[in-house]
Parts: sequence; structure tokens; C-alpha cells
Amino acid sequence: MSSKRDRMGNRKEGNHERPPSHLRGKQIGMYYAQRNRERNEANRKRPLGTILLSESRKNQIQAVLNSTSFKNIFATTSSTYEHLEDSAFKRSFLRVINETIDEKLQHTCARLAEDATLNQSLYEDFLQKQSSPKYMNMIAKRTKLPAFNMKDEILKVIDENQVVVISGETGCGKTTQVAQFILDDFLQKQKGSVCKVLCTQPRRISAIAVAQRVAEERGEELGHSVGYHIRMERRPPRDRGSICFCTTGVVLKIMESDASLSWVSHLILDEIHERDVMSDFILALIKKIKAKRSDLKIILMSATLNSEKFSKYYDNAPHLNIPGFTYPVQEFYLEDVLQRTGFVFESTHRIKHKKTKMYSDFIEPHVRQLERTRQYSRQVCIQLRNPECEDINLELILQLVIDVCGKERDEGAILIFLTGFHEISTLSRLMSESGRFPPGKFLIFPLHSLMPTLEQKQIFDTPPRGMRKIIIATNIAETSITIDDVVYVIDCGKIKVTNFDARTNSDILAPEWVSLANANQRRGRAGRVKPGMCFHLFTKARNMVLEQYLLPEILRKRLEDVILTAKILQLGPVEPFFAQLIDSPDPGAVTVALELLKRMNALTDDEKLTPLGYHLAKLPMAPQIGKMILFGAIFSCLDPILSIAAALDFKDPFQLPVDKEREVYKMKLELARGVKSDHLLFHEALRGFEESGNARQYCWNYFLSHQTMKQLQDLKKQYMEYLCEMNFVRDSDPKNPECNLNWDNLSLVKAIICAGLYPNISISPVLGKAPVRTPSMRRLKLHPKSILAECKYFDTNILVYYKKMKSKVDFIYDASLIHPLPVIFFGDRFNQICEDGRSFISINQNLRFKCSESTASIIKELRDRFNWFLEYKISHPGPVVWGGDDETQILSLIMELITCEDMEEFDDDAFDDE
DNA sequence: GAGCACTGC
Repeated sequence: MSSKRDRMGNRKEGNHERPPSHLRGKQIGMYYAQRNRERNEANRKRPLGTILLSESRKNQIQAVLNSTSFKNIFATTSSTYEHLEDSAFKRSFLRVINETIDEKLQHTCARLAEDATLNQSLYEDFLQKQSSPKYMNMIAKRTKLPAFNMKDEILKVIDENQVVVISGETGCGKTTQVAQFILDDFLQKQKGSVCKVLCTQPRRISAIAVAQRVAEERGEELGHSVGYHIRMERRPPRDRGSICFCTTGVVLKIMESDASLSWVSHLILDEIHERDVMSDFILALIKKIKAKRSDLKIILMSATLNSEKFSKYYDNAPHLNIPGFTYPVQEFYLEDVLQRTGFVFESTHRIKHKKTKMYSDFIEPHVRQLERTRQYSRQVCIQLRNPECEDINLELILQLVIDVCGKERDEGAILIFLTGFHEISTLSRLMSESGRFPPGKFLIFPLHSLMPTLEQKQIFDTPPRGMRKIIIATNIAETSITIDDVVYVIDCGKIKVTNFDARTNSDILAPEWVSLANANQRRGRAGRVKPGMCFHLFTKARNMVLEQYLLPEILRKRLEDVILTAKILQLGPVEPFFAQLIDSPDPGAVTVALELLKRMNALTDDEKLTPLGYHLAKLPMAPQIGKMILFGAIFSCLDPILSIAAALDFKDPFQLPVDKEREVYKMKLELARGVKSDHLLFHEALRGFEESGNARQYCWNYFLSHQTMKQLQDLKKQYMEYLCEMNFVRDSDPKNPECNLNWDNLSLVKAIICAGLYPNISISPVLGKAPVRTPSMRRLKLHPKSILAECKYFDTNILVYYKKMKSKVDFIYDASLIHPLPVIFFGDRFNQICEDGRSFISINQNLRFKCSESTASIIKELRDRFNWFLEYKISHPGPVVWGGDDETQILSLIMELITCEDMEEFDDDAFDDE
């Protein structure tokens, strides 16, 4: 690189200016910081492109704007919505929850009224069942559960109180027994007709599994006195005298239209210690309605740890503890593992580590204590003084597994908890490379939500004699996946969690220390069938300072959809309601979410739902995704949009088998056929899946999860049902041609993705380079899984994304390259500005486009009209009729504009990006 | 150049 000097004699290399030579130390840093600020400032003002419209096109637009029939559409539009007929929608603006509940209770108080005939027939049914051999056989097993011995006590406390807290550890039987005690008691007393138990579970799998288990215990099939209800899948039990297990979200959805749960006699909230947002929400709602539903019994079930918190939340509701039953699990800590394996950490002493406060306060005194008692060798104590000893060390884990396999005669399975994909694949590689785990003697399963092993039945099977099963898993094996024959657990002590940082408006994925609850749960996985062992890879001192629980979800999450849920439940301004939650969210996070909802036009400035907000709140998906499908309906390209919406909101269907990263990427590129959009890749994947004669083979070829693909297909159908209910479409088939006139217009589909995902935009100040800067010039990076990550040339300098998360750096997970006009049409804060005699359009203050004044004016007018149209359409939902009338005229015109990708030219000013 | 886990009449 050539070296030059500028006029001041400072050296210059290429475009890199060196700091003036008199600067020293910190001043040099400040010099660069200042230069960066200036460059970013300049880049912020740099136009992202030039918008050129031909005279003929301008005339064409003007003609449509001037046409009288076009103006007629808007004659009736009013932004006050007073013209709306009475509807749930309008009431949602006017009512508050208490009124709605009162009204509901007046109408439906008869629903759980006693029915003597029904009582009698339910009673007879019950008597008959009790004499069946199946039932008797099961009762013998049930009586062994700790919960069974407390049956009378449990029934008494429920009878005498409206709210009861029942705690108990795994294996105590509370989940399967309590609901049955209640039901059987009512049936026995010939009051079956007024018993309807609703029991929530935080996960779909557990709702089904528990329902199946309970039905079996009652010697029945599902759908008789026991059933379940989860999204897109239900086996409802009989109307009265029954128990329904459902996911928490289902109850919350039910409460949207029936907040008093008027047809429920007992609400059991299970696993509330997990503190998911929906459970927290229901807890707060129940507090509001319990006086109005004095006949409703509420049973809160949690783990023992921290259960008083829930009792306190309900004015010291009585609390009952059921002792747990699992086989004893011997616990070991890092010091024991080091002693046992003789493991020595690779010396890293050359790097001088600052000893943390944690280290000096807890670890060092602990090591000194160990030295005094001489239980552990000197070597162990030296190792414990290594400040990195509690970091995840896969070599240590490898040695420990080898040691367990050699010394422990029991052939029970080994379950290893690690934090993520990388560790899991590295450890499996290390294990196979070590030569100590020959395939004839060991079955090794990596277990991660992205790995295909998740869907293999084999991991649940007990291996043949002489074979040992080893599972290397994330926290998926803590609660979601249960493998019964585990006898040894190795717990790395860390867990990856996402936190939302309101300050940077960004999700952060980072490993943390587990909580005691996690550590106990992991340990418990070793004692399901016989006594077991658990090795924690942190010191006993660390164990003393672990938190009881991780932060509740509501303190870790973006709050947009939480706020919309509160709005649709008519809870008024969010702040006072949030204050009533068991833990209130961070005010900063609330502000960020309110801001976005207002920018999306989902909330008014005084925090009321707009018609758009109402629809977005009704849709079971993130508001940005909801907006996308509403636009998809209006522009008649629903099928691709539904596929993309489902994949973004639910789950990326691509799997990642260990060591197949390159192959997966290759197949993705093949599937995308040159289209530079992860979103259109989802569309293509689903289209191929739906059209394939052999869906399983298709999934196998392209590394897609068959199960996820089926779920995505179901989701699309469900989204359609919602749109149908809202009257945006006429029937609920996603492929309905009426909703898909423009399905193959991929530019339109991308424009609509932009309409939904805005303001998640990333840009490049120069055309051709990856658009990986926020509009305020912060650096982002395309996640390597994105098909744009290896792209060499970018034909536009703007992309939209849905998911962004910070781990090592800020990663964009999914992206579509888009042209300026969709941003100009669907972005907010449109402005015409003039600077130094040049005219621009600016969007949200920091996205600029060069554009002549006359073009800018005509775009503005069309944009305004479109927004009016949209407002009208959203507040008067009805399918768009495509056939040359006024509606179609404006939509076609806009469609032409936002999809015409060759009309912009880019600013060719020389530009310094380094 | 790298992806904790859930969920919605």
C-alpha cells in the first residue's frame, strides 16, 4: 500500500488517515473515535439510492389520484371509527375488563348450573368404572404416590379456600392426581354436572402426555372424562364432569373472549414456578376476577423451592407441600470430579487473570477450607486455584465419561448437559476420535433442537445388553425430553438464555450459571428408574451462591406481544397492570415496546388499540408477522406470505446434523435457486414440500424437519382461519386462488415482507457491499446460516430481517434484499427534505433517498392515499375484489411501483467505507 | 464463520 503525506506532513496510507503525530496514548483513541463519529454522520446522510420516475409514469399516477371514483372510496373514511357498527372490535375500545366480565356472567351464569339427571348418569358411569379391572389395577399403582396419601387433606383445603398453593417435587404425583381427586369427589357426591377442571401445562408435550396418563389411570380413552386442548390439536373431554389439560396459552386465548372462565369450576395452574409470561399473566388476571367468580376454585402448583412467593402473592393463600419421590442421586462437585479423574488443566498461567470478587469471596476460602480438611489431594487444590477451572472444559468431560464408563458397573445411560450446538458437536467429535467409545459398545446421541436425533425414537429405547447409551444434550433434556434409563448425569453448570436489552433494543444470547432449580432438575434426571449419580462441573462453593431461579421470562423478553395481549384483554393502560404482576417488567423495555407498537400504528399515542392493533392482538403471532399476513391478504399473495410468517414466528425448519453444516448450506442454495432471501427460501421449502409426491424424501434431501414442516403447514391453515374469521378472506384454504392472484410475484412478496418487518432494516452505505449496518451505522453481521452470508455481491443496499440476536456480535438470522420503494411506501416518518439544493425523501430520519421534488410529491400523495385505504380496509375488513374497480386500481398501481425493481439508480458518489 | 428453550380457542 502506498504511503503518502498530506499537507500537514502527516502520513497517509490509502484512505487511512493517521492521527497527527503530536497525539499520545489516549488522545489517539479519541482521535479515531471522533473520526468514526464524523464518518458515521456522513454515512447517515448519504442517500441509499435515487428514485426516478418517468414522466409517463408520473402522469399515470396523477391520473389515478385525480379520478373521482378513486376519491369516493375515501369519502366515508373517518379516523374516529365512530362509524363502525357495534362489534367486539369496537367494544374493545370502550370497555374495560370488569364490565365485560359482568356482562359475560349475566349471560352465562346458567352454564355450570346443576343438572340432576346428569349428576346421576355421571355417578353411575363412575361406579361402573371403579369396578373395571383396568381401573383397579391402576389404583394400586396410584396409591403408592405420595400425593395419594394426602388426598383428604388436599380436598379439604381446596373446599375451604378459593385459592390454594400445592407444592411438591417431581414424582410426588401432584400433576396427575390432584385434578382426579377433585373430579372423583364431585362424581362421588353426585355433583358431577358442576365440575369442570381446567389444568394448564407450560408445554404442548406435557399437556398431551399428562392427559394420556390420566386417562389411562382412569381406565379410559381420551375424550371421555379426560381430554386435552393445545393449539391446532385437541381431544376435548365431555362437557361436564371432566378434566381438560391444556397449554397456558390456550387458557389465555380463552380469556380473551371469556375472562371470567365462566364454564370452569376449577382452574389448576401447574408448574407456575417456571414463571413463563403466560402463567404470570393468568395469575394476575385471576386476582382480578376471583371476587366476581367466588365459585371458581384456583389451585396453583409449583416446585417446593420458592412456593411461598405464590402464596404471598395471593394474600397468604394456604400452602400444602407434598413430599417428592425419586430414587436417591449422589451428588458430586468439581473437586470430586478432579479427584476422581486426576485431571490437570492445560496451563494457561501465561495469561494473567484478574481474580474476580466472586473468586476471592467464595472460591478461594473454599479451597483453603478443602486444604485444611485434607479430603482432597494437593493437586486438586492447585487445579481449583486455576481461575478457569469452572469454565466448560470438554477434555475434562471426556475424561469423566471415560472414568464413569470404566468404573461404574451399572450400564445405565449417561446424560451430559452442555450449553449449545458447538459444544455438543465438538464433544461428540472428541469422543469418537478418542477411540474409547467403539460403536459396537456405545450409542452416542447429540440432542439439540436443531439436530435430527431429536426426532429419533431410538434415543428413548433401552440399548441392548452390553451397550451404553450416552446423550449429549442442551437444556432440552431438562424438561422437554425425558429419557427414563438415565443413571448418570454430567451437568456443566451453564445454560444459554436470551435476555432483552432495552438500552440497545436487542436480544442477547449468552451462557449463564444455572440456577439451583436447573441444577436440581438436572440431578433429578439421574434418579428416574434407580439410584443415580450426578456430577456438577462447578465447585461446591459455587453451588452455595447459585440463584434459586433464573430471571422470570417477563424480565427477559421483548414486550410487544405481551402488551397487545394486555390490550385485547381490556386491561387499560399497561403500566398499572404490569405493576400488579408478580414481577413487573423493566420500564425501559415497556417504553421500547410501546414505541414500536405506536410506530406500527397498532397503538394510538394515548396507548389505545387502533383497528390494526386490534387485529394484530387477535392474531397468535408477533405483531410484525401479523402485519405481514394482513398485507399478504390485501395484496393477494397469501400462500407464500403464510409460509414465511409461519417459519419466522414458529421455527426454522432446516435441521443441522453434526458435521453436515456445509452440505446443509449447499442444499439451501440449491433450493433458493439464486434468490437472495432467506424468507423466500422458507416459501420455496414449503412449496416443494406441499407439492412433493414424497414429502419425507423431500425433507430428507433438503435437511428439513418433517415434523416442523407439517406443523408449519398446520399453522398456515390456522392463520387462514383467523383471517377468515376477521373477514379478510372468504375461506380458509391457504392455496385458495382468490387469495393468491399474485403469489408468483416474488418482488411483491418481498415488498410485503418489508411492510411487516419494518423497521428491522439493515443498510450498506455503498452498493454491492453487504448491508450490515443499522440505520444509525452500528455494525451487524449476517449469521452464517443465512443464505446471504456467503453472498459476494449485493444488488441492493437494503435488507430486512426479522430475528437479530447478539452473541459474540450482533447477528442477523434471516434476511431479504429489498429495493428502496417498498421502504419508502411502508416505512414511517416520511419526509421531503431539501439540503444544499438537493432534494431527498427521508424515512424515519435516517434513511435517505435522492428524489426530485415533483417525484417525491407524487409518491407522497400516493403513499397517503394508500395509508387511508389501508386504514379503511382494516377497519372495514372484507376480501379485496380484484377486478378493475377502485380498490384494485390503487392496489395495482402501488403494486407496480413497489415491485418495479429497475427504476431506481444508485448514487455513484465516491465513498469511503473503511 | 456459528444457531438455549417454550408458546397462542
